[in-house]
Amino acid sequence: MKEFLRTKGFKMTPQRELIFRSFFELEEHITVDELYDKVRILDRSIGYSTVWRNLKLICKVGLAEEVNLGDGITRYDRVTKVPHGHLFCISCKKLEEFPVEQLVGLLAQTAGDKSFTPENFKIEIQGFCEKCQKENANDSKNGEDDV
Amino acid sequence: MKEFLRTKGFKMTPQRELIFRSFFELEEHITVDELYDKVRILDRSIGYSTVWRNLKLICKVGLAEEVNLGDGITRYDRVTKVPHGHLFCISCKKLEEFPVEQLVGLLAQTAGDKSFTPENFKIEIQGFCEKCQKENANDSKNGEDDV
DNA sequence: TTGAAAATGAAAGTCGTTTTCATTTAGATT
DNA sequence: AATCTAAATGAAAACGACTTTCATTTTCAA
Ligand SMILES: [Mn+2]
Ligand SMILES: [Mn+2]
Ligand SMILES: [Zn+2]
Ligand SMILES: [Zn+2]
Repeated sequence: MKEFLRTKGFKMTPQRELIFRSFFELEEHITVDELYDKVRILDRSIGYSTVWRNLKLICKVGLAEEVNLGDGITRYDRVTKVPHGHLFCISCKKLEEFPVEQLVGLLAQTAGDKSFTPENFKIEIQGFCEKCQKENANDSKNGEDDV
Repeated sequence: MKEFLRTKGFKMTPQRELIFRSFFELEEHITVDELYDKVRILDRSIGYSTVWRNLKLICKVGLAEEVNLGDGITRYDRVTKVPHGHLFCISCKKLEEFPVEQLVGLLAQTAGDKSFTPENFKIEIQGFCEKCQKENANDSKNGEDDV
């Protein structure tokens, strides 16, 4: 890793090492705050902006991508070999992935038809996971009306 | 329109009338700022928050939807009969639409497989429109390197 | 006409993100 | 090992889109 970064002109530091390590051993779709909390456990002196900058760096060198689900919070997603879409539960914010290779094929064609050069495909399904679906059903049996 | 709103418990006002009218006769995917600028031409006294609130209202009554392309700016998109995806040019921010009925079918199935109740499908292709693609090609002939 | 509820405009508040700046550090070069 | 320069860091402030607050005005049903 250190070597990989050096070839790209970046230096290694204890903070960076910790942040990278934590990011890659963690579950996906982490937010800056979440990673900040995690690294702070191991190094109380680390700064928020350092965490933020290093997540940006991880993206810049192509190891992750920002994901925006529309709730105003940026998540960082490790890049994977196979493209995937997201199932995002509006209620509990759970995020599941699913493969989208075929779909991306169709989309690439659509883009081509319009002379558009695609860089990135975003395929998301927002809704309710099984658990939240049931809970919502219960809630609406009681009262749920405020404007 | 006035009648439609009344049945939902909302009142009509001159500002609201102007905002609604402007929104519906305008091209799609407008931002709050853009609509604010537009209505201000006809009524200098109208407030930003009034425009914002009325765009929210248009969404609440089901006539538009918020669209989030990941650039941090919310756009408002009239709801259409047929579901559509977006081609979003990273460079000039141009937004094109394309039909996605088949894709949504596949996605609905994916959701079902995971006992997920979909509310909304988001299908986006980010990249470069034809024009920007060419310009970018030119740019990279010259210099483009800053970290 | 009247009163309650809704709407408005200005201003302030929120909150995630990004930048600034003084200081420290990495690591390449003597 | 000492030196030097660019990169990195942490704290704080700035940014900016969005949202809320609040005093005032307006709508519209009764
Ligand atoms: Mn993912
Ligand atoms: Mn659209
Ligand atoms: Zn859920
Ligand atoms: Zn373009």
